[in-house]
Amino acid sequence: MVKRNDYTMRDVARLAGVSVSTVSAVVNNTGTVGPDLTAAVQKAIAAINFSPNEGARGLRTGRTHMLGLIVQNITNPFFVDALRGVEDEAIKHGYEVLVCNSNDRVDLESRHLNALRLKRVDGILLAPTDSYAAREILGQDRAPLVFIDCIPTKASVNCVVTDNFESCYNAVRYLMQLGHRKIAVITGKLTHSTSIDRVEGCRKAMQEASLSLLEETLTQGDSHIESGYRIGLNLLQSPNPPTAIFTLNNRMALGVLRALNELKVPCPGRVSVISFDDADWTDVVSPTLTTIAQPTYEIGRAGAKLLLDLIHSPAERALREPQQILLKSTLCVRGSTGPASGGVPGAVPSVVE
Amino acid sequence: MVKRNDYTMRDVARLAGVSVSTVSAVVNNTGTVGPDLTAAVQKAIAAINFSPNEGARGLRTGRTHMLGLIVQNITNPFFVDALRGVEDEAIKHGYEVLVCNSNDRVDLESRHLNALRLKRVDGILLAPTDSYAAREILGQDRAPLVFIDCIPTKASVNCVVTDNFESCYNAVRYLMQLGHRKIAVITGKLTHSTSIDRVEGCRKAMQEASLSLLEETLTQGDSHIESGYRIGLNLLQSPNPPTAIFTLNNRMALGVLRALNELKVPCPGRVSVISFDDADWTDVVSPTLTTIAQPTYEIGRAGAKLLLDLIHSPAERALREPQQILLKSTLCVRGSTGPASGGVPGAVPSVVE
DNA sequence: CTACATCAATATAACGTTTTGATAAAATCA
DNA sequence: TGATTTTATCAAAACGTTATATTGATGTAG
Repeated sequence: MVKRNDYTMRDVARLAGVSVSTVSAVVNNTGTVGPDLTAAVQKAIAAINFSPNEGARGLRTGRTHMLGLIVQNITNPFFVDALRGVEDEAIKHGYEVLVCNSNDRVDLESRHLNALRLKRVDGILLAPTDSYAAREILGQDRAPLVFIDCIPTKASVNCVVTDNFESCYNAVRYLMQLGHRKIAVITGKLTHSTSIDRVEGCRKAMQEASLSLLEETLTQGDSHIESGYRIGLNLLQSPNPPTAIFTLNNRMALGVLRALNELKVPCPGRVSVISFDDADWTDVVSPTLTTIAQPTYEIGRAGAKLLLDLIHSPAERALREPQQILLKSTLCVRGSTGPASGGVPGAVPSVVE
Repeated sequence: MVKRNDYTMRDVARLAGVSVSTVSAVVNNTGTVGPDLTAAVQKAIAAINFSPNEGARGLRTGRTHMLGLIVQNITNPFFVDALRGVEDEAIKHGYEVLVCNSNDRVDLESRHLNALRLKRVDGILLAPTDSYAAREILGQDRAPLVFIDCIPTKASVNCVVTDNFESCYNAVRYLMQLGHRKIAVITGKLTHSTSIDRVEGCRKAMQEASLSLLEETLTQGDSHIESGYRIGLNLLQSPNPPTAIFTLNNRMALGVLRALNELKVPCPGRVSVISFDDADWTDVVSPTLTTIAQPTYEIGRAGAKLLLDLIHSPAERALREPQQILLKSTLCVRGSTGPASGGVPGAVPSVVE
């Protein structure tokens, strides 16, 4: 008997001596079935261990109870945390989540988008790989869509993101308080709205201090460890190295640390390092790393929540303006940042909001 | 027009002036449709941007083209890598994967198991949270099931796992070559087959060297950072501390390193540390960490492959004995292991197979 | 005692596909 | 030419649910 357990409502009905409609009514407990029949049906269900076919149900009701989540790169712990948030919220409402990894490739992303459409998921959470490319998927009519982390350029969409601009503005001001004047910034791909906003935050802080030298020390990476390593080596070995390096994501910070250790450059003695994104190794690495912690889990949770809202109130959705949720980050000061050589020391707070 | 794009084959048929069956034949290109009608149908499909409803298709064919993946804890990068392997293999065969995080809770695990059953996924990949509890789900008839990483006790099942026994046997022998005699082992939960096998591997190596003192220095953690930290503190502060600590997973190693740094215990000067599981921070932490790297991605990939095999040949499956795939690990020697104080130095290979 | 709600249960028609068997037209053969 | 096969198309019946309309049965009001 290798055969799958594919009992149907018909089997239950036969066994309980009732009609299929009655079984359905019991399963969905509509409350319209008498107590005796209800009992009989439940007994029959238990007897053959029946479970309703969600696919068939979905065909009839138009709801699949599935959410799609497409992330740039599941290798990044940021997205794993977000995934946890999404899943917790989804489960709470009886949804399952289809996880897709676009691996930083826009072609894979749209392939996944298409697969999710075939599957008729009830809604989609998307962390797009390219903010420009993402604009094009906007017009198409598909399931409700919520962007997380990264958003399409110049478009008003439902989304949940960190306040990237302000976070970076504050971080750079913190570095300047420590006396740093030559601050190098390693960005992620500038096709990500996150990178763009973060750079703008840095720029504003610099400009306010009449330091417009940002341009020469701004280098574009690709958010991966390797690029952080490569750029880190370059910066540290340059004739006139920066006194502080700001990496705009956690993977690249790992690369910079690698370069730092390899060249045995004292940190924060000769150069300070600060990074966007916290991680669980930040207090074990040498030196311990000062970071800007995003509310990663919350981004996922809030995103799923917003999406489920949209799903459950399609009427309002049409009317309402897209909702943009902006979350705050936290500056976690650790060992990798210190006064610039010859700079103003100043008090170093341990954790600043 | 907020309405979802829910064109059906009927719409396509009407538009192309053919029957629904013909449309279906074109979509599944059975090759039985003449060139002129094929063209007409394709044109119609493109015109209204039709996409077939996979749910309805699944209802008819009995195949949902979905795989379920249940992992112990998605927070552990090990499972993320496995997930990547699963997804890559799944996509290649036109499957999507439903990811479930049981969060180390056996009740959540079975809840997910049930949800996957409702969804009628074509197969399930399971990294069970408890090897004893996992035995109970064995009898039930559900979709084809493949275990990864961790398996039910005393049961012959389809699975893909690392050769935990041998890996640990070799690791302990390596430590003993360095002159270590007092080796502490921090295990994961002993309800995991992985932990059990790993401990046995250690035990055998110790016994061969007539060192049966393992018992006193064997401590059970729970695979999380915090437990590694706590146990690490205890071990390092004990009156007669070990000269080497072997953590049986990567999260706990992070905890031990934290304890090490906090107490400023020189490593590998006074104590060597080695850990199961590699991670991307192992060469950035201080000291760089010697590890046993599992073929994480491959575990997922091979698991998915085996599962798809089972799905596509249900006839053979009934006959064939369950298939157990055992993968080898790699010892990555880094900075955290060195000769025991007063021990035999010996040559330290950089990477041993 | 008829007429009319109320209620529990059911028969039936969807939902969007695939598949089987039927049909007509075209091609092959004797 | 007439019989037979092949080919291209289609109509209709599933698949397992839910939703709507219908049926009796029971109770209530006039």
